[in-house]
Amino acid sequence: MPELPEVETVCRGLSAVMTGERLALVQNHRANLRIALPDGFAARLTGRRVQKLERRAKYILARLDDGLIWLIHLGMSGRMSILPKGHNQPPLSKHDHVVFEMGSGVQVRFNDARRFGLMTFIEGDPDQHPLLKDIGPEPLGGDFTGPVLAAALKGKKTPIKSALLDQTVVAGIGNIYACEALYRAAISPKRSSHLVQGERADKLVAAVKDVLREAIAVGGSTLRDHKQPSGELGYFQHHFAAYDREGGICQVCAAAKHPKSPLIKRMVQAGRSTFYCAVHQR
DNA sequence: ACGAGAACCTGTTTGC
DNA sequence: TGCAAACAGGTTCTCG
Repeated sequence: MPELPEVETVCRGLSAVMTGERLALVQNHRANLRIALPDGFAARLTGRRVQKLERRAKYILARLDDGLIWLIHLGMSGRMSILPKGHNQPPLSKHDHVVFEMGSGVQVRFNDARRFGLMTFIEGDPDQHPLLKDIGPEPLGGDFTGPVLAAALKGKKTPIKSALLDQTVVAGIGNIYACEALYRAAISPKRSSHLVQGERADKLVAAVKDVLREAIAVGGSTLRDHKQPSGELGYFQHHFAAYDREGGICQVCAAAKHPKSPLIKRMVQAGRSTFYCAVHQR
């Protein structure tokens, strides 16, 4: 489900109720997520105070007061929900795999129907952890520039759409924002990666940053699973120009008064749907 | 070494 | 209506 903007939204939501709070009670109702929960998962978290929550790529890292890092990935369908303090908590639903009770009385539930998500612990430097060590630059950071992207794409023959999904090229982009960024940058998703250099790379970097910032500002995109931890939906799906808009008119071409008024097309690349305009994306 | 495709798992939508 | 196939925001393994 979640790409960078959705994970960022979840991270901020959790941060509001977890930062500085103690994990008073942790219960896991199902241990076989994508990676089995580590031995003693609940026991190692219980009693710990959460010092800080941060996002890296599509991961959430929670720093605990004993130095341990609690690593969370939401996979495709993972969701965190916050239930305010109260005695009328709704019953656990089928895929509520882990429940966290904070010292404040607030409850946080991790729900993940498809179980592609994971939770584990990192001891020591998170940048050296196998799940994180090969991940590329954060797209919203100063390290992600046109020349940096161009260098990462040099010699790559895979289509640029697939390269954007490659977390070693750039962190946090998934299927929605890869489509949207290419659409905005007017680059064909089929274009061979090594041909995205110079000005094209600059343009793509700018498009990636813009679309991610805009999406974060409205709480990410809700297609089916994503909710902000508060329960509120994301709203960026209303701003999609390409993703999930097969057959819709291309607004870029319409604005340019293109005589053919082209429609958004859908194709499959590396097993994932790509939505694009075959006219203005070259 | 690289890239494409399958696999992981469940739920929902689409098509015959 | 009913059932099967296709599809879904991700990652990782296998195979050619």
